[in-house]
Amino acid sequence: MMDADQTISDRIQEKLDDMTRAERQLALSILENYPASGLGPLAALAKGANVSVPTVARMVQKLGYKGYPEFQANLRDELGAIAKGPIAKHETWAEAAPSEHILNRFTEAVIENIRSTLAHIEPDAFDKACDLVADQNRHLYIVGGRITHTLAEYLFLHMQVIRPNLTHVQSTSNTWPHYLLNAQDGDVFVVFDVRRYENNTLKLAEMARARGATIVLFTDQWRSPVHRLADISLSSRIIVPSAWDSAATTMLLVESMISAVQILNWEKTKDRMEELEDIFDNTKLFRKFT
Amino acid sequence: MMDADQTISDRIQEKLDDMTRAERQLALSILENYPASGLGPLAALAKGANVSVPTVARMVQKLGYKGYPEFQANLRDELGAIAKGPIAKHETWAEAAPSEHILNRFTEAVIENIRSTLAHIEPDAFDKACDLVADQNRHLYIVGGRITHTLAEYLFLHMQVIRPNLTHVQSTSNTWPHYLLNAQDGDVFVVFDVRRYENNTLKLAEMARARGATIVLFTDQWRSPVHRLADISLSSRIIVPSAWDSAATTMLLVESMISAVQILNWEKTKDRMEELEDIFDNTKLFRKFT
DNA sequence: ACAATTGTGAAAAATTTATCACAGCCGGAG
DNA sequence: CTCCGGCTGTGATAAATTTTTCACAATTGT
Repeated sequence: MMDADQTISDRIQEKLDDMTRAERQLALSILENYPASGLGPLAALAKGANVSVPTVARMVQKLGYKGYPEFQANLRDELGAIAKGPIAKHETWAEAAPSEHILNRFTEAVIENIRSTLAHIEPDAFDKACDLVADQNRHLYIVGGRITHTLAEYLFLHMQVIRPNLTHVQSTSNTWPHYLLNAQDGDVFVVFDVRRYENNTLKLAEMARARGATIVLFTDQWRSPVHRLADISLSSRIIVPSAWDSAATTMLLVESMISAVQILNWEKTKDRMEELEDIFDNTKLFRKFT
Repeated sequence: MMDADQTISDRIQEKLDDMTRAERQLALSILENYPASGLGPLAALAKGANVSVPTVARMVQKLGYKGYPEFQANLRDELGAIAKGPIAKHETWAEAAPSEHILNRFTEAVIENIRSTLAHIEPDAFDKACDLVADQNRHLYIVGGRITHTLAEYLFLHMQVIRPNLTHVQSTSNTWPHYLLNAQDGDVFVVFDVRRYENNTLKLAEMARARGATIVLFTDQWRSPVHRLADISLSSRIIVPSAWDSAATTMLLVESMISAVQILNWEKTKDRMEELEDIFDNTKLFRKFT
């Protein structure tokens, strides 16, 4: 009947596919902080998952327990069993995998990158960069290279919703000189240039600079040559156990910037976002649920 | 008043000397199977320690708690904190900035996302996904949506170097049905679909499935509806203090996959990479030195 | 529009907690 | 040896909390 060797976590994950929205919401909430959240009162669990009390009661029974207390008892037993085994510390990230697994090694490197990047960053510079990017009076150019244009576009896509008056430039394309014709004093260039620094990007930055534009640079720890032209440089550590460099940390900075700019521009943005919602509704581009 | 950094275990051990017989008996029983035994009903704890109910009630109050429920609540909190591990405890990441600074709050959220994602991922599924993506006999289609096409392209750009026989499809474009004409049994679709799941992406996945293709899905913790069609789903936690969701964790998985596939295909890739180097040299796209 | 899912509010049932008074026990002091 | 004082268990009970269940309304997807 009930598989004894199976943890409640396993059992929940297994049924995750057959669950309805509220149930899944609840299930994920339980797994989120496992097993602590399941050991409190039923009502607290429901509240934490933003689900109604009956939903919890119903699901517990669907999972095969006579009632919530029985469910808790099993969780406690499980907990007791764990404690006796190896120490439950997070030695590895993906616990089911050995620590030499690429997932764990890679993750460890990324965490280290983040730590190091954040330790060296100047919050003032970051804030200034955000102010510049948020300023709707300045035209915003976002520039990426061969690989980094994906980051540039990620920033561009979000900025497009937050503010008007911006352009995405791909420095590897041969059309970029056209964009520069319109650049003027006071405009802002957000430039991405990481290892394997690109000549085109440098040239573009030089010309932008010559036209009196302000340059915000996302680069790596060794810094693109563009940094000499940049008013603000934000560098990330990008080392991972791979033949390639990691963009994950730069992505984190970019997303933080998006969030910060969003907040700075919230009043102006609100309407734009609502309009966007309407358009999405009309085009049925997105699904509402499940 | 109450030392916050002290675990209940510490606190009990500290007072162990000043305790009476029954209390000590109870205390040792709690520590015996810590913290599981303390999370059950009071009566069960009393029975387990061979002491009376009032003894437990009395001691809990002596330890400084208003009542048994409060004691339990603290135990649960402690348990939750342990599970998060040492890295998540970081007070501030950018030390020069206050902990309320967006950089710190954002980073903390991303770290938590990474932790939670890695804790729930199935390494076997990940490995299988990498094998599929590395298999050069299968045509590889990489599919992204409105925002996620940047991730898709990031994967595509790297895969392009590592292996031949692949296509980048943007599900929001209206040209994707053309690509499907060529899809056949055994081909692999890597699909990106995160919150604000897109109808086009779902349709595309359905058709791919109908044509006998294998689907690897990158999604969020709530899972795109595509996951029912997918052979392998890799879900990331994407919650950050922002109006938007975070792609940083998904990026980490993608980069791990790139690294893993790179290793699997190293023999075959080596030549391709050298060729690429030559081309880059000839086009002088990159700078040799700073 | 229909069927399934979920939330609301409430009430009843069950369990758990907190106390109390009292009796028994134990060790040590006299 | 006896008495004393503190500790502990018993059994009972009241209070508080928690669980369980209901009927019905609201929501949402098909």
